[in-house]
Amino acid sequence: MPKEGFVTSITRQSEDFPGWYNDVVLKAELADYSPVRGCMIIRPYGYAIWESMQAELDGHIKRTGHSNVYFPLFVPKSLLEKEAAHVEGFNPQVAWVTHAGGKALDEWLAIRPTSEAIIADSVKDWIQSYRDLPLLMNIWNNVVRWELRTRLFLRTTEFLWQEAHTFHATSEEAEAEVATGLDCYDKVSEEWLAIPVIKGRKTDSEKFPGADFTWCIEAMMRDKKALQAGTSHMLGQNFARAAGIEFLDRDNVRKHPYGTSWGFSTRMVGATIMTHGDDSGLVLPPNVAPVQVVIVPIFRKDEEKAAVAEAIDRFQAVLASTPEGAKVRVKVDWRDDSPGFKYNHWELRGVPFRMEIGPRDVAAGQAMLVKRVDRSKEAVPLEQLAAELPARLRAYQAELFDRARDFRDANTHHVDTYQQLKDGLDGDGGFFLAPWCGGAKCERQVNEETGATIRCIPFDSPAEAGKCVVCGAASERRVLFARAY
RNA sequence: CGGGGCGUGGCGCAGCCUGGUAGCGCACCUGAAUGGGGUUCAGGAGGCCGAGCGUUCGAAUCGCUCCGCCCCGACCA
Repeated sequence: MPKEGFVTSITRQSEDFPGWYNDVVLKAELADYSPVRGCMIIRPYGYAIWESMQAELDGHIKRTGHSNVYFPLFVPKSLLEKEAAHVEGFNPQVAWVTHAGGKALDEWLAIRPTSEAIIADSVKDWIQSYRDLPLLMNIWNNVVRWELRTRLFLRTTEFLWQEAHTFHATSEEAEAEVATGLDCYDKVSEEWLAIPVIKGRKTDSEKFPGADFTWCIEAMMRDKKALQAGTSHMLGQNFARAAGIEFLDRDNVRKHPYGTSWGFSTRMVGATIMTHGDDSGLVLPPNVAPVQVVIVPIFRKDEEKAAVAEAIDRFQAVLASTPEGAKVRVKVDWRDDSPGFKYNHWELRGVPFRMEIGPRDVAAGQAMLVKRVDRSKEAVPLEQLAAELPARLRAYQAELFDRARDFRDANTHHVDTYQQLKDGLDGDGGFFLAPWCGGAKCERQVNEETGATIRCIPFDSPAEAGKCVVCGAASERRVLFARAY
């Protein structure tokens, strides 16, 4: 329980969710503010979490046939401006380099807000024939978007991400690729981060500037607000046409290839925090937890310390004797602090399991095993624990996912009138599935009057005749309304 | 850009009204005891009081100007 008077005490979620989030990020030492407004410093513990999801996603990207590449940080102004909708969408957020080498530049350089423009220009010479397609690339990089309001991990001026960029001979192939990208995100979110997501399509007003359409995954945070967790865009021929990319197809006709792009960012670290965390701090899914099991030795005298150390060594040796067990990330906390201090320290950092081993446990050949998520405590024989630990971590991972999914489902409601929607948003909040006519005007009205947006048109939303909650016109299916980050 | 608030050791704050050589809690270092839910005690290190100008014998404190940050609004994925 958080106590007052300690530097590491954190705001309660129920009291002030954004305050809780900030406390956790700073006090669990995930990140820090930087001298540059809106930018963040990612500290070792936070970067380790990012690296874990990065490695997992990179595996999915490579298995689906994409190769990692690199393109420059700077985008010449003329290139960024080639695709009309793209410039219009990004211009307000672009940071420009106007001087270099002590002189004003002839042509300004944008610090990439995303790389569609420079990639489209660069690959036009690589694509001559349908045989050069598909071209499947991915970049891990940093981008800069000048934001008015920033939040650590969730929206920072500079952020780290991955952007996949692909080119295809046909529209059908490109559309299948949009699905491939979204599927990678779905898997990483649900299987690695234990964050249940809703897959769907963005409305036209929410789609990527320069895209024909955008697909996304949306997740519910513990304050019941929505967070866009990844987007996959069908770029059609827009960028290819703007950059003059052409290939000669089988039928001997010159055509523009179809493009896609999809991105997943450090925002997902924030999503992980806000999906699982509680009043004691982080609750990390074992897959991403830099430390999966922390061992807290308890002793008074030197003899006791030696006996405890020996028991820990033996436990670790047994654990390391199986391939699965050897991969478990264990940390033994020998620091000269009280056990209680260490419990709080590691709970704040979200370590899934804590093992307490003291003289009484050594005598009984056991350890006290405490689960972070519910603080349940259990005495387990050491040998048995070493054998079971990998399975227990898997079960813990599944438990977090189920818990998050149940929470989301319990806070997702069907509403049929505008009044119900407003009452719901102003009441307990959550996700609201409601009929919508498809009109941008009704969409805007809801946003202006309630602050909620259409998060997506869920793929699993069945065909259902209804009346738009705003204008009453015919609706074919329900869409997802929520207040969002 | 409009409204409100705040800048004092790493963090959180007091001191300012009523000028007089900077203090507290946490964190940090040393030592001893302690150790199963934030452990004590003792000793210690650390501050151009956001910046500049002014008033004054003397400014963290009073005045003016500037800079920065936070919250709300506006804007924005």
